[in-house]
Amino acid sequence: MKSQVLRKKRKSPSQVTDEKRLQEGQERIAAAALGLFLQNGYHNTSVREIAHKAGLSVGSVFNYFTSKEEVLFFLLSFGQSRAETGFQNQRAEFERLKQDGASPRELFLRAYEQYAVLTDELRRNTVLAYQETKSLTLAERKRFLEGEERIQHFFEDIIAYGVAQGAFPAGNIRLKAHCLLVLAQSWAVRHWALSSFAKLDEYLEPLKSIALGILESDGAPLLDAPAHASAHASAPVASHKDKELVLS
Amino acid sequence: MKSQVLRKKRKSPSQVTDEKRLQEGQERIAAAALGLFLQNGYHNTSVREIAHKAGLSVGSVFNYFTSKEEVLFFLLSFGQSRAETGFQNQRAEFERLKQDGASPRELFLRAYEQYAVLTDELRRNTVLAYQETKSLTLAERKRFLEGEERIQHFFEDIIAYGVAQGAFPAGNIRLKAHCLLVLAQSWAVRHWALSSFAKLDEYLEPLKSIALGILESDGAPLLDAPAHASAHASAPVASHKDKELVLS
DNA sequence: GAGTTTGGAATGAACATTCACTCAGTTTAT
DNA sequence: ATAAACTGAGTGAATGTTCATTCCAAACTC
Repeated sequence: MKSQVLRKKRKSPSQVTDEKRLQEGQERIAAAALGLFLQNGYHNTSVREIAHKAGLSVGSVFNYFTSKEEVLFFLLSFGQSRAETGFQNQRAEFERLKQDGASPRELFLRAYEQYAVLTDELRRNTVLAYQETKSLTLAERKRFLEGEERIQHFFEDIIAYGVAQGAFPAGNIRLKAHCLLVLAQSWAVRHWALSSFAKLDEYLEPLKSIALGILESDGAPLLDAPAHASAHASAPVASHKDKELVLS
Repeated sequence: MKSQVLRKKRKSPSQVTDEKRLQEGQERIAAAALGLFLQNGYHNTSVREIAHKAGLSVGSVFNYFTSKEEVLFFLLSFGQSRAETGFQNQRAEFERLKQDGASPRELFLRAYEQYAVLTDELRRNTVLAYQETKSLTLAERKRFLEGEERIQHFFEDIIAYGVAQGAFPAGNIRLKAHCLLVLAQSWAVRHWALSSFAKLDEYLEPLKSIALGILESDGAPLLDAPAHASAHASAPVASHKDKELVLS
């Protein structure tokens, strides 16, 4: 399959006209698909299976979606827009807290907790996003990544506010926001490695503590190491550059 | 390479017998496959394409691998074993540094930098691991995740050493190691979000600074918030529990 | 050293299967 | 009665894998 970009042809938008019915049907199908996608992967899940699990016929699925891939995109952007609207709804609340003189630290913790909770609720969508973004068409992938960037931007704003208030040290804000997002998402993506935490509740507090550690790290803590060992430290780190070319 | 005893039974008698030739061929094919897998995904890459890019015929590919999936496993475990042997090689070096009185902080920074460099070199393998681990058979996936755990354990040891020396505050060591790994891997996995860093060199210093921030975070920085705002803060974080059931 | 044999490696057409998607006809709701 | 929604066998394209055949370099014969 050389040209997956040109594949899409979108003949008719959708066969179901009733708006409400359309949306409900899409959600029902997508919900069925999400479970199957996560269990067997997108490509190992057939439309037949989706249809069966959703209690429909194959043909009906294509009354609600124009392609199997559209189901995937629906799922990915669903999780994303949930997160975005969640933030949007809190914007007013944040402004009020600011006026009330809430510390940037509080503001941040609140936002971060909200994001963590959202990521937990949408855990399966997040995992799917990591695994199957590749399966989207170029245009859709681009759209999806733009959404991710918007979310990251939200955190950048909060951090920048804290820096401006003198609550956090200056530093690479973009990078910090990136790290915070990644750590929250890792609760979903590398869940197998976090089995010691039964529920999000247990994970949340330590995560917030670590998040603050990130926020409060400045850019220059590396220099105050004892000088006597830096001779050793200047030795180059082991590298496999020669072999790297073969497979990487 | 003793562990290859359990390798899948080879059906066809017409195999490549020469050990050296076999290995070279496997690497050539795998190198071609890696590029295609990353560009189009594992399932959207046909064996024909792999063969073509490797300069071979379709049939020849199956003289070197018994299945397409074996190519994937080869790629994933290749990256992993590189990282593991890299650490193994440094073990002696670390012992020496300890005897020399190097601080835990130095020790950690050195190990972390090495891991970051490795992840950078094997960036494409790392991305592939995130995306396609689920395409492995259960047994192979298990084997792969065990390898990941071993690597995480390596960092846990280093952190524990620092805690024992009183250099880092106590805290959830397992969680911290997890976070450190995830952040290093995010350089590969969410590379699109880090485009402001041209090369690893630029990313490395800020990353190390953040890593130290994580290491030095204790478990109790959340309590010293001003009390007056906690009335607001006690309001529940927005949640979509109702809707969540539909799609998650 | 010219001809012959040999066997591992390469080949790619053929095969069997799977799958996304279509559409002509049927059911359902109003 | 009419339109909207549903159905599922059918279609064609694509895929992983196989295997009968070809290739070729080195070993062997005379």
